[in-house]
Parts: sequence; structure tokens; C-alpha cells
Amino acid sequence: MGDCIPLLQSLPAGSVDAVFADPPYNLQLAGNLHRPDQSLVDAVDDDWDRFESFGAYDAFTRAWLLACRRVLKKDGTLWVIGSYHNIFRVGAILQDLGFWILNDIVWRKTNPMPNFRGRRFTNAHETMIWASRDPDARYTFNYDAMKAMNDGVQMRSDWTLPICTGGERLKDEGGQKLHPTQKPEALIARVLLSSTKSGDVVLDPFFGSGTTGAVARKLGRHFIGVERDRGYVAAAQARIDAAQPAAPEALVTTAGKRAEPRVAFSALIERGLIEPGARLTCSKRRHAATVRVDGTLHSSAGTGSIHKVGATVQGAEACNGWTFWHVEREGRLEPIDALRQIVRSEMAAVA
Amino acid sequence: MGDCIPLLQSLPAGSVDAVFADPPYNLQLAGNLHRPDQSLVDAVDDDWDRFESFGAYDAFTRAWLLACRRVLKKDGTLWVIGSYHNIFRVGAILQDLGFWILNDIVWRKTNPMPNFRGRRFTNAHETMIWASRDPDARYTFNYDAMKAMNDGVQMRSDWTLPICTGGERLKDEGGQKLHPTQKPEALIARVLLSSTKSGDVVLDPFFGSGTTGAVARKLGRHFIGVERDRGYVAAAQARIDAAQPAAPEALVTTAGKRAEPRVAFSALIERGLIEPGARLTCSKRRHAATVRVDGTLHSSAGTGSIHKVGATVQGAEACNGWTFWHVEREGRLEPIDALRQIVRSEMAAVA
DNA sequence: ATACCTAATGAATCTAATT
DNA sequence: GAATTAGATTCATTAGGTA
Repeated sequence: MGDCIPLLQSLPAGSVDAVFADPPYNLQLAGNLHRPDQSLVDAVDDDWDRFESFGAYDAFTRAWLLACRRVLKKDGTLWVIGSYHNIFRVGAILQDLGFWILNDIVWRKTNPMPNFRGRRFTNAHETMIWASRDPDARYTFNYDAMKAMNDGVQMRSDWTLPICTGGERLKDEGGQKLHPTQKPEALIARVLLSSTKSGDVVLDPFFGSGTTGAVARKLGRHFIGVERDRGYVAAAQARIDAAQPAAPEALVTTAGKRAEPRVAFSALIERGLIEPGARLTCSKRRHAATVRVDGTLHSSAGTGSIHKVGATVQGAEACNGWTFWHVEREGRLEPIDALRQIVRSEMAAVA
Repeated sequence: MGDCIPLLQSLPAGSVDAVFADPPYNLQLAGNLHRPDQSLVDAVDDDWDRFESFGAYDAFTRAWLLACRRVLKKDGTLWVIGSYHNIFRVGAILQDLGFWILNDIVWRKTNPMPNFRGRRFTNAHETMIWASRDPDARYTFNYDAMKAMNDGVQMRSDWTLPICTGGERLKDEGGQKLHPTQKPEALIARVLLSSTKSGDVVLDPFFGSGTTGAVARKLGRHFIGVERDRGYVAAAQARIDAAQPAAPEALVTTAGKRAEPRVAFSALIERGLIEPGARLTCSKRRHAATVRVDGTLHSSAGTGSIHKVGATVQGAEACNGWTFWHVEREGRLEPIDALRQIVRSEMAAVA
């Protein structure tokens, strides 16, 4: 328990195989945010996430990265997770200190918080940087384990996982979330399975609710966790005591690919399968509509999605636009559903 | 044709709506890479991607970002694409210069190059940063068009698109790829559709094969492209000349409620759609108020606009009175928003 | 036991026009 | 330029209650 920067000085140099760090993001939030239903969003406004300036954040970042660097073995690697608020600064400083970036990994959230005001893209991911202490490090990468986890093809730099909710999310006595930024165990598990060996020592300088410790114990790794908050330390200890070391294969969560991934009509335009301005008709050419650049249809009867316009022109309540609308190819009318299949086959490899 | 940093000085300040930049990535490749079948990977080893140090790359980055910042309108936005080699440095410098990050966007490649040596995760994505010139900018974001493109739900910060191959990839006389890092048109199209309006001016300081220009022309945007290499300039010019602008009616994209004309509640009274003295209730008849001749509401909780009284009776901070308040018509409760639509259609007929 | 409805919530740099 | 007013805005998932 304590501040990681002075505390890490007490550890011997070159004693740690890997670092996983989830530092403050420096969110710089101003004012309150409400959902459309008027409820207040519970923001991360803790003291530990407040910094006076980018300069202050940079100095903090440099200090903890240097402290981690000292305790890392020469072939060790370091992971840092962050968002666009801080990850660019962290990445640049880490390069300046001599770390060598091996990959940046995107955590795609299946269930992110939406953008309530409709003024930006839904912030649906976070970024992790994986770096070795030195450019010539002989780091650990369990290539085949990762490939096996990914259905027999190489693990990519984008990982699709849900955020930490439900029973996994630690609660306080009042039933409220114990820690504002608890990470899912599946995320840390993939980190440790990819870049550490059984028996390795993993250091987490911002231990929080102890996810790294719990996962390390389950996966047969040793860990060192540093945390300033007494309450978090106690909760983490209880959590880790309750964690059962499990067989690794039990932790591998198969992603459960959806049988038929959803395809937006606009994807056909983006793939060049349909041109903006193209004319769609029903199978008997009784109804027609024009394709617009954003993937909506326009007809004299109205404007909207392929389904909505299909329903409108027929005077029906609903319509499956994929089978209703056709496009002329080589003199023949073909349902746009056939084009959707082409996109699906491309996406299937990625899902 | 020329170097963007001096060339941008000749443009008037505040003259550009958006910047899309695909700068050198500073890949720092050493030695050759062969595929498992012994074939040589055609690496990006061009002179323009060589920098002496991180410091040299940072100075270059700061210079072109500053030049772009000068020519951007105050409400303009800037996009930069990069990989883990350079994007952290670009992002940090951009923040230091006062740009305000709006999103980081992950381009997930459906068909990335595999990792041939099996020593890292497949590098399957690139990162784009979208930033406004200033924190308080009133930037363009076509929220409803993006939502329409994404099958009716908010567009997320991760976009899944194939890399540029096949017929779209420009070739030289020898049939070899003309440019080593040509981006797919679908990627740039989504950038321009999301954050620019028809008729806007888009600047690309690293024009390369002219993808930004070709897409801008197709989508009815103006563009300025700067490129040092004479060969690329010629190829880009030919490509853009061949690009067909989309039909104007296809360019119209989905606009939401925000784009519709404002209607004062008093206009409903003036048109006889609501009588002074009429009783309004919420959808569950839990709250009620009376309409006064000047278009204000009166309830036991207070008096004022439809929005203010709606908020007051609920004890909420804000309220959209148009959707909150209902009026009884033919035995059924109908939101007053429906009456607003009648006024709007009358206004449209006159306009 | 199942289906259906309502409520809650998550690392968020979250408005725009008029007075 | 500051203050005020208008009014637009959410997705996936879990949990719990009711029919």
C-alpha cells in the first residue's frame, strides 16, 4: 500500500517479468452529463484523476514509467491501457524513455456507453500499448496459444470484449460499484496469457480493485500490486483470496461468433458494390428508389432506410428491404441480399 | 506541387473547413522481411519516411500541424491517420498545440498483412485522430447521416473496412503499385461524410495518389492537395479528372431534428391548433398545465415556457416540452410535437 | 416456468440559438 | 461577450418485478 513511484524504488532492479499498468486517464471533464432520460452519468471525478496541466501529467507519467523500467528484467515487457485523453502522451514518453513498442492493441467494447448528446462518435474502445524494455529484448510471446485462442488464425491487434458488469463487478456495502474503472478479467487474462509464462512475476503499479492480482493467481502467475487507497487494497485482498487457480483452458472464452453478422446497407456502398445514385426497384419494377451517399434511399414517397422506404412505397407496415429491393446487374434484376452475402463473407474472417 | 510546410504559408489563414493528413509514419524498419514462402515483403523504405530521430520527427510534425492550424477556420477540424510508430507522437504534439481531440477512430482492416514471423500480434488496424482547432469549436458532425449509415445505431469509434486493393489500387506502367500507402476511398468517404458539409474545402497536405481529392470530388466537396512528388501529382490529377461527382440528389444525407426550422409554441395558438385555456398533460396524466394566450404554460408549480414548466413539474433540470406535453384529441393523448409538424409542413409549403 | 416490462448503468474531455 | 432560453439526445446488458 502506497504510492507506486517511491514504493517501486524499494524493489530490486531487474526483478519483474511484466508490468500491467492502468494509470489515471486525466479525463478533464467539465460539468455534468445527463442521459436523454434525465438521469445523471456517474462520472470519473476522483481526485486521483485530476492534473493541473498536460505538463503535470507528463511528469507523473515519466516518473512511474521510469520506476517500472528499473524493476523490469531486460527482456521484460510492459502494458499500458488508456484512452485518447492520455494514451498519446503515454506512448510518446514511453518511446522517449527507450521502450520499444511491439503492438498497440485496441479493446473494442461490445457494450460501450453511448454518446448521449449526439455530437461525436460513440467512444467504443480503449487502447493498450505493449512494449519491451529495449529494442533488442527477447520478450515472451505465446504465439501458438494466441492463435489457438483465435480459432486457428493469428491473434489480431483488435480484441472484442464486453466491459466489466454484472457479477464480476465488485460492489461496496451499498451495492454501488466499488471502483470506477474496474477492467474485465478476460482482458487482463489475454494480456497475461499472451506475454507471460507460468510462474512469471507481474507488477501492477495502479492495482485498484486487484483485477491483475486475481487473474494472475488464476493463471498461475505471481504478482506485485501497488495501490494508494486503503479501501481498494482491502477489497483486492479479499477478492484475490477468493480467486481459485483454474485450468487455463477454462478461462478461454470463445467469442461466440454470431451466425449472421449484421450488415448495414451503407457497407455495400463503401465496398463499391452499389454506387450512390443507383436506382433500386422491386422485383416487378413497380416501385423504384435512388441510393444516397449515406446509405439511405430516396423515392417520391419518402426517404429513409431500405426497410422503411420499402414499406412506404408498398403502403405496408414493414418490409425487409434486403429481399424487396433489387439492382440491375448484367441485364438481370438481383436482390440486394445477394450483395450483402459478399460483405458477410469478408466480415466473417474478422469477426 | 511542393513541400506542404512552406506552401501552406501562401494560403490565407482561416480558409479551410477540414484537414485530412496521412503523414509519413516513421516506420524505422531495419533489414528485409520475407514471407514464409521466401518472397520478399515490399516495405515502405522511401526517403520521405526516414527521420534521424524522434526529435526530428517531432519537429517535422509540429511544423506541419502548425501550418495546418493557421489555415483552418476556427470551427474547422483535422484528421490524422497513423500507426503505433508515429501516432502517439502526433497525438501528443497536437494536444500541445491546442487542438482538442474529439475522437480517436480505429480502422479495423478486414484483410491486414499477417505477422510473418509469429513474434507479435497481427497489426490489423490503424488509428485516426479527429480534433477540432480549439476546445470550444462548433464543429460539423453529421450525426444523423452516420447513424443512418450504421443501420440505425450510433456510429462507433471503430470502423471495419478492407485495405485498398484490386481495381481501386493505382498501378504504374509496370503494373506495380503506384504508391506504397494508398488508403481506401471508403475510409476517406466516411471521414468526409461525417465531418464536412457539401461545398466545404478540404486540405490534404500529404496528397500522395490523391485519394482525398478523388473522394472529395465524388462527394461534392472542394479540395486542396499538396504533394512533393511530381509523379504522384500527375497520377492524382488523372485520377481526379476521371472521378465522377455523385448526382446532387444522391449527395443529400439524412439530417435530424436539429436541422428543422424552429417553431414557437405560440405559433400553434396563432394557427388555432391549440386554444388558450387548453389543458396539457404528460403522457401518463401525472402532470398538467394550462395554455395561456401568450404561449406560456401555467401550473401550480410555476409559469413559463413549455420546456421550463415541464422541467419544473418533474423536478428535473431540463425538459423538451414538445415531447413531454400532450393534448387530448378524439379521446387520445397526442404529443404537441405532432402539432408542431403541422406548422412545419405549412411553413415548408410557403418557403 | 416462461414471457414481458421497467429500471439501472457504464473511464464522457457530450449543444445551439437567441437575448 | 455574457447570460438566458430552447430543446435535442442512448446501446447493450443485467436485474428485478409482474403477468
